[in-house]
Amino acid sequence: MFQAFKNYISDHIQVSDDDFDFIESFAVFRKLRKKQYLLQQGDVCRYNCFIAKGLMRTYSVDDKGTEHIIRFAMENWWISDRESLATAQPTKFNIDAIEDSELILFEKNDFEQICEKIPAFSKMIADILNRGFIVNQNRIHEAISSTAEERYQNFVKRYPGFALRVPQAMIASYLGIKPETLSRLRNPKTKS
Amino acid sequence: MFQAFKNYISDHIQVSDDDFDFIESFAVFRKLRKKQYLLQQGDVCRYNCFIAKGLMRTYSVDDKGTEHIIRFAMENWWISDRESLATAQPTKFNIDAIEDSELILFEKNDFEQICEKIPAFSKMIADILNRGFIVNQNRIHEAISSTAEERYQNFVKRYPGFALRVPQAMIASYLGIKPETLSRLRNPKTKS
DNA sequence: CGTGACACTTGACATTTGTCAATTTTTTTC
DNA sequence: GAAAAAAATTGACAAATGTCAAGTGTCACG
Repeated sequence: MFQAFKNYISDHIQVSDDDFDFIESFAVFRKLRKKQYLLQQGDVCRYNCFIAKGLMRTYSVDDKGTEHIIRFAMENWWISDRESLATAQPTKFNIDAIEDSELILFEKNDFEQICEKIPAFSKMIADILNRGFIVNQNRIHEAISSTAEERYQNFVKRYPGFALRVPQAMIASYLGIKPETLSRLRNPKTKS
Repeated sequence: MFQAFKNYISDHIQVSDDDFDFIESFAVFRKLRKKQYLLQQGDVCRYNCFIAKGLMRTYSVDDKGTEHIIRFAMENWWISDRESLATAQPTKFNIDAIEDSELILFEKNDFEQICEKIPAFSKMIADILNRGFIVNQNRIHEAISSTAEERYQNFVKRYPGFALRVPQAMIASYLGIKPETLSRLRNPKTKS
């Protein structure tokens, strides 16, 4: 499982074998079955998680029991709740597996140690954060400026992988619309 | 004008006089009148900007001429287009002054030099980015899970400063609704 | 002052999206 | 491969938001 992570790192930065050993010494491996939680509302998030295999989502559940998915993540993506991780406050989100998944976890302190010891790693992580900020910003822009249909089209174009692997109802949740509405966007009535 | 910046920095980290001189040597001062642009759609963003005084906004203009405001920023906030800055590609956004403003600009390379020379500064900036990511994430969560009215209420509660200084039509744009709709949320018909 | 620009409100109606319930289709499990 | 479960579709109607046009208010500036 660690091999997938090694490949990922090597694709991004140059790391010595010693450094890999150093990183691996902190790695915590975890397999999750479909529907199992990585994090639950009310927990404090303690890990940065690399997805070696599978598909995850981050979502909240409101008082009416409706789920609101704020993020999907698959192989070679990182997942965590940055807010809970940074503040050590209980999270308002759940993270669970949409497919059987394999994760590599790094505890907060260990992760920071790796960043200190290996500047290239630190830079890579900073870069991911910067890119994540931009992605979120663009999503906000889309949310306030596009119709539901445009948002769906863009989602499919930008993340064809998710569009194929994720149930439609979850995509609707991600887009902020009801499953029925998404279904209607996809199957428009032929006019008159 | 630099004093405001010095105060801001001192509130966040410990910096020597020499370091302040070093930072100041890169600072570019700029005053903007209300409605003047800092950045225009199609430009490449080259600066990280600190707002010493005033109020700015970032927005796009669509084919129908409608503005979509993705961000407000005031005194002691930073503003730029991270995407254009990171990629050196033309920006899709405009940044302009809502009030007469005073800015301190740092060119991309200079900014990186400051970060390298002064680790505490670098850490502060990384922290701001992390916090920005969280803010954006929460805004996305709100966009997909709350009604227009709830979003407005939260905006007023979270940013009372903006709510007072920004015209209502701009707040509507930020929330992703029409000015007429916001007006109606604020002035509900007394029933029957 | 008064007048013009701008911000905000209001009304009537159109469009989009949500709600709830029923049905069909697809997938999973034994 | 049949039964059960989950996912997706559809219809009828309700609620939220948008559109367009006409007002009223506010305020800076000559």
